[in-house]
Formats: sequence, C-alpha cells, structure tokens
Amino acid sequence: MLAAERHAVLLDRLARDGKIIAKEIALELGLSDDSVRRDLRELAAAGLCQRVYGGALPVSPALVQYADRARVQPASKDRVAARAAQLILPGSTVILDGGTTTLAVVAALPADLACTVITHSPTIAAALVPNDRVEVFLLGGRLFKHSAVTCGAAAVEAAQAVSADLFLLGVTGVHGTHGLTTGDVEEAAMKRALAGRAADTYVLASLEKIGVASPYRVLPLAEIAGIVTDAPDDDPTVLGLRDAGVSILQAQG
Amino acid sequence: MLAAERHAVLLDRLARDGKIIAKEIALELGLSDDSVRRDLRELAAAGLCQRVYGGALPVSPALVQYADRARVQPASKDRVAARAAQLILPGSTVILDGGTTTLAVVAALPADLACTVITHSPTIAAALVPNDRVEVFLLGGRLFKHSAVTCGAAAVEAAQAVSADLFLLGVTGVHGTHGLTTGDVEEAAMKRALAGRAADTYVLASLEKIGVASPYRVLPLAEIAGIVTDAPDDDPTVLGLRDAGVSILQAQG
DNA sequence: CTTAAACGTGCAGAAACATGCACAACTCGG
DNA sequence: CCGAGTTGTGCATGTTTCTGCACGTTTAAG
Repeated sequence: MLAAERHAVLLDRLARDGKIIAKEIALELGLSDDSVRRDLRELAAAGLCQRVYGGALPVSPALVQYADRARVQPASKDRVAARAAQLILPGSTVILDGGTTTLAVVAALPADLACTVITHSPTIAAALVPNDRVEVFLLGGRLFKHSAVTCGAAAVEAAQAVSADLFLLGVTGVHGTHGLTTGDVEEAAMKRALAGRAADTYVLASLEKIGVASPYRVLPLAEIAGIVTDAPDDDPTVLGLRDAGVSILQAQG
Repeated sequence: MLAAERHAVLLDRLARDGKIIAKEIALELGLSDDSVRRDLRELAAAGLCQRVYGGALPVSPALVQYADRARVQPASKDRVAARAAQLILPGSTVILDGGTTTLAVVAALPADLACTVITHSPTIAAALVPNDRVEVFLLGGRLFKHSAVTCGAAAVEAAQAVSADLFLLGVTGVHGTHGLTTGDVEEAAMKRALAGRAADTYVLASLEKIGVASPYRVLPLAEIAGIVTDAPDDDPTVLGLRDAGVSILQAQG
C-alpha cells in the first residue's frame, strides 16, 4: 500500500468519524502500528490533523462537518466523479471547479497519478495535499462563504494567468434552453473565466441537475466539449445536448 | 476511548446539563471513577470547569449555552493563540500566516468579530468559513505540500497587492542572534513578503520555539513590533527581544 | 459524633510512543 | 544489465504516558 494512499484513507476516515484510533486502523488496513503512527505524525506536521495519545483528531471541528456534508448522496455523485476522474490523463493540466462533485473526483483519483491541478477551491487544494505527485496551483481572491471558493475580480484576474488541457465544471443546473446555470452571479463569472482557460470543458452533472435551471447563466450548452452524467440516455435534455454536438459520457457501472 | 474524546464528552455534557456527576458519567461511559475524576481535575486546572464535591459545574453559568466552543486542553499553543486573537480589532485587516498556531487563533476568535483576514493557507481559509462576519482573501500560488500553504513567485506577487494593519507570523525558531527562522526557504520568502505588507508584525512563539534556530532566516528580531509567547519573563532570548525594542505580550492567565 | 461516600496519592501493569536498525524495493548512473 | 545509493517498512529496544486499584484522608449528611 502506497504512503499517499494511506494518507488519503486516514484523512478520509478522520473526516468521516471525527477521530482515528491508531491501533484500530492498523489492524483494519493490515499495517504495522508503526506505519500508522508515522503517517499520523507526518499529517500532523503538515497541519492536517491533530495528534493525541492513542490516535488523532481533526485539526478543526469545522472541517468534519464539511466532509460529512460531502457524503450525503454518495451513489450518484461518486459514479459521476469516478467517470470524470478517468478524463484526467497523466501529465496533463486540469482545472477543478469547487463543489462536492469535484471533491469526489479528487477522492477518485489514482494515488500515484502525476498531473497539475489548478483550482479556486481551498477545500479541493487541501484534499490534494496527500497526492504527492499532483502539483496544485491555487487561484487567490476573495473567499465566498456560500460555496467556499474564491470569486470576484481578483480571482478572475488570477485565472487569466493559467492555461489547462481540461476544465471539470460543476453547476447546479443543466437545461435545454437555459444552458448551464448556477446560483450566484460571481460564481458564474468565475466558472466562465475558467472555461476560457482550458482547451476542453466537461460538465459534471448527476441526475438531479438535469433539466434544472438556476438564476445565473454560466455558458450555453454549445460551448462545452462534453458532459459526465448518470442520467438515462433517453432523457430529453440529454438528447438535446447530443444534438448540440456535446459528447455524453455515461457514468453507469 | 481517547483522552481528548472523554474531555469533549465531559464538556459537552456540562454545557447541556449544567452539571456533571462523576459517578454517573463513569458508569455511563464504562470508565473507572478515577479516570473521570482525573479528567475533571485537568479540565478544572485548565479553567474549563469548576470542580465540586461529587462532580463538576460550569465555570460560569453564562457559559452553559455555548460552552461547546470551548477547546479541549488549552496547551501552550492555545494560550498563545488566545492572547494573539485579542490583537485583532473589530474592523481591522489582518494577515494570518499558516500553521497550527494561527489555526488556533482562528478557533479563539469571537464568533461575532467583523474583520478582514488575508491568508495564504487554504486550511485557515476553510476554518474561517463559519465566521460569517469575517471577510477572507486567499492569496493564490503554488501549493507547498509540506506545510499546506501557497508559496513561490506567484504567491509573493499576489501578496504585493494587499495591505494590512497586522500580520500574525508563525515561525519554527526565535533566536537571539539568528532572529526569526523557519525550515523552508520558499516559506521564509513568503513570510518576509507578508511582513512587508502589514503595518505591524507580531510573532506567535510558544515556549518550545524560544532560543531555537532553523535553517532559513525570515526576519531579524528588530523588524517585528512584538512577540506573543508563554516563555518566562527572565528567559535570555526574551530579554534580548526586549532590549531590541520588541514588545513582549505574555500569554499567561 | 458517626458513617459512608468522595477524594487524592502512590503504585504497578499495560498501552502507546520514539528511536535505531535491518531488510527489501526501488531509483538512477554507469 | 548491474551495483551503489535512496527510500520506505516492519521489528526490537527502551522510554514515556495512561489507567485502574489500593489505601489512607477529607467531606458532607444524619
């Protein structure tokens, strides 16, 4: 088992349970107690957990809640994320949007994948710390509390300085006539700016987003390269996308 | 069951019920009476509860409702953080360095404090999301995995665009002749850049950092406004700081 | 004043810990 | 393809820390 892989498991467990007991994890993963302790020591040194006698605790109680929220709807979102993760080729540069779906993409990445990730989400950045071979570039700017990503003029300007092969975009609505939409005007602008910096933009949209429109337009459907979804093939919105020349990536088993 | 976990349960119970009966809790958690008594003694020593015959009471009746904010075991680091948090005035703009000590500062902030925080640590940024009245500006750049902060040329450049009243700086060493030091050259450069953007720089240094030197110089002692520490007044390094015109903020009770 | 419960302390076994070391797997020049 | 160097893992060692028990003391209630 790779070190980075172990680190990811430990952090994941910490977020889920709110604590880690070294002995238990060691037994469960078939590792020596020493390795687990060593890992916890490293994670604590990097500020990703708090070491206590017998195990470890989250560095801040607030971070547990967010991780919990990320797993409210595992099945559909994880399937989409797993399919999207396959789009990230070794050595490529990818822009990752904020949100729970793209966070699931990080979790679905192979532990030894080497690539460059550009993101405006501190949560995504923190989640990538254990992936040793992933270079992370964080776009600065004003932090929007609502979705915990940077937006606004400074963030858009920072985005102009980067270029990528791929942009994995999360939205709250994919609609036949309204296109791709989201709930905040600043977020919409930021997503649009990011789309302009990548050769290809793929939208991640699990079933419940299809056929839905939110207040603010991000992009028209015609400007994206493809969509990753678990919606059925005969869904009218999906059919409309296909007609617009968007490639459909099915995220089923 | 971890010690820290027990402490959390005890404080939680104290906040909910307004009292703790040692015998009852011991039975309920399957612990010996001794362990519970020992824990209560420690919490009382830390000022988180008031020890009485048969159990414990809240330190002040007013705290019962939101006592869950209280942190377990205010160690050296937490005392320093609590004192440093007092430096952040309502309405001011403060730059927060990365690291566990500054993260503790975030935890020590009053929930209703309104201010602007500039940081290069995604962890700090994420931890501030619950603080509704705190405006957060994140400095972008390449993410350094070792300490989970952004560093490098892009981050330094981003720092040039901001100005603040105060910079709370974390280092790994405070030494009489070597000054303020840290373990990574890029981090040192970033900290130096941030210090240049604030009117006043205060160093946060708990006891174990005093008299220690790490490989890379951040700043000479003379260039900081003050230091927040729990080191004794008669420590030679502290005396040297005072001679250099640095104000010493004691982080004791 | 009496008594039983709660208390603090010292102690010993157990658990967790850090460190050094050896071995295996991998990397990188040659 | 090979060998030296590097890295990571697990084991053995001695150390530190925790926990429950025993015992004598203090406290509160009748």
